[in-house]
Amino acid sequence: MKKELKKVVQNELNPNVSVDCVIFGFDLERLTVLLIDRGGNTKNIGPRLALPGNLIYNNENIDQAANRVLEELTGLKDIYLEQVGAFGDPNRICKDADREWLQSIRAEPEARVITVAYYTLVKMPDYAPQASSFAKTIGWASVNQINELAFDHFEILQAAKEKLKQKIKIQPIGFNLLPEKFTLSQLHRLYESILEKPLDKRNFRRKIQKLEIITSLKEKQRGVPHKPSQLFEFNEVRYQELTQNGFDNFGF
Amino acid sequence: MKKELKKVVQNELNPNVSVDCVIFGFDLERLTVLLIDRGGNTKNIGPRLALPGNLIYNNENIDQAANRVLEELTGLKDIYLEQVGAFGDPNRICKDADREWLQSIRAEPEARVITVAYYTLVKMPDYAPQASSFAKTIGWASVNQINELAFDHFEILQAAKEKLKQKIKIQPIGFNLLPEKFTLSQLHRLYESILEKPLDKRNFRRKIQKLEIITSLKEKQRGVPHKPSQLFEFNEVRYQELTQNGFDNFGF
DNA sequence: ATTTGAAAGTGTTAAATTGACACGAAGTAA
DNA sequence: TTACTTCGTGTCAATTTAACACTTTCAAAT
Repeated sequence: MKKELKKVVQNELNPNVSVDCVIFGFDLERLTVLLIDRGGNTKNIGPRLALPGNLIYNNENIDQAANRVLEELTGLKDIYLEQVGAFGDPNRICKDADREWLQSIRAEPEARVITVAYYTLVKMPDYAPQASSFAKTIGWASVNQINELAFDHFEILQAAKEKLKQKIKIQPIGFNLLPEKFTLSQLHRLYESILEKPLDKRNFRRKIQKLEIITSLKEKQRGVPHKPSQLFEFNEVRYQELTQNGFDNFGF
Repeated sequence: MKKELKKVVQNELNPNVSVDCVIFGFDLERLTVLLIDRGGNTKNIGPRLALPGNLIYNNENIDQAANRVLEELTGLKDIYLEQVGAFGDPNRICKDADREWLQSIRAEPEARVITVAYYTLVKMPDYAPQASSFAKTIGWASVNQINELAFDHFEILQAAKEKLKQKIKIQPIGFNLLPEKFTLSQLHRLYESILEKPLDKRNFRRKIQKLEIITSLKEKQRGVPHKPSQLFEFNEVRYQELTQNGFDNFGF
């Protein structure tokens, strides 16, 4: 058994633990996810598209790492973030972004990496993706048009979708995917996209309105070639009141 | 930045990643959890009681590690197991069990350890805890009498309880905590323990029976100083049939 | 033998929730 | 003015939920 000394340097990347982010968006039609294109050079193994992610530093906790990766990538802070879980086969290979660095400190380019996956919900108008140090190209993809991803990222994406599906049945987190002002139809389509099944329009509206967590604005949609829709906003204050009074049935 | 070479030895413990198990049981009165006593020697920091856990090997995946720890501890295989998530502050200290080993290979006894927590459900008659290489003492504790645990284990326990609570609202996993033959009252108390709220007896029984996933045996309870209860067993086959036909409403 | 104690088992009703279902209204574009 | 598109709205039957109390059956004690 090898027993070389390896000092833990605090502000160094930990070569064994990474964070991957499933960043969900909603283009008002479909649920989307932010993917990076790792490029097509021959050194890559498997599909080009991958979830954004990176190794964690030894002096940050896992949630911080997820927020950091997210901010580095999107510039957004304080956005809705939920852990999906830990993933990691022994044969999982390390990220391209860190491959060179890893090679410089270890004998093998393929390391045992555990990744902790998170999913996050962003309002698309708040963020237009652009290339970064992470990836040559980056962009939104429609979630259910994705068939494969690099590493075990497809599996992670499926797990994240499932978590989101379960969560939205219990808590009204969908508003994190919509602009501040939205229509009931948009909310309706959002729920259908996430739950992957049709919901009756009138029943949906009845149910949402009874929750008393959205406020009707005096404003209407403009410039649409049909009857303009009433705009609403999420009533955060009211929602807090309700949950603090033990009300927890926001279910679908 | 230090860049010493560190070869990844496959069948060696990974000093950065551990698995902790929240092993739930049910003593027919309360929900219980298996804890180890780390002993009272002065080298220990914080509370004596902790969740069982251990570092993972580089050549096993995380689920395998959890099953291994579980089998080493209880001798049980193939029991219900669900991931809670990854935990790990930068200042988290490593396990006693491995402290000496860790000290032998690294400069600092306190390492950055990420732990992946699991919860499992065991039928108590199947397992009577006994001391092992893990711990001097080991035993069941009533879940809601626990106020503190070593490391961040209390936080993990709370998260596991919450996951279990959510899960049992959706899937009939409670049977994993009961003996093969059980009474409706026992099942009733189990649900109340997990959900931490009273459930009306008659409504509970009606609801369970309508699910058609328990079978009434011809046998009754014996030797009790009151009217003996009908015994039931979980109908695994029927349950599979229902789920495969898309039925998914086992909710509470 | 009788009594006592303790949990088992059982049904109804009112209220709330769900699911199914169709058409007039309000805007833009041609 | 017409055509097109989406918005917005109510009822009814079926199902589900919540609240509620008394009799039965056994063992143990007297």
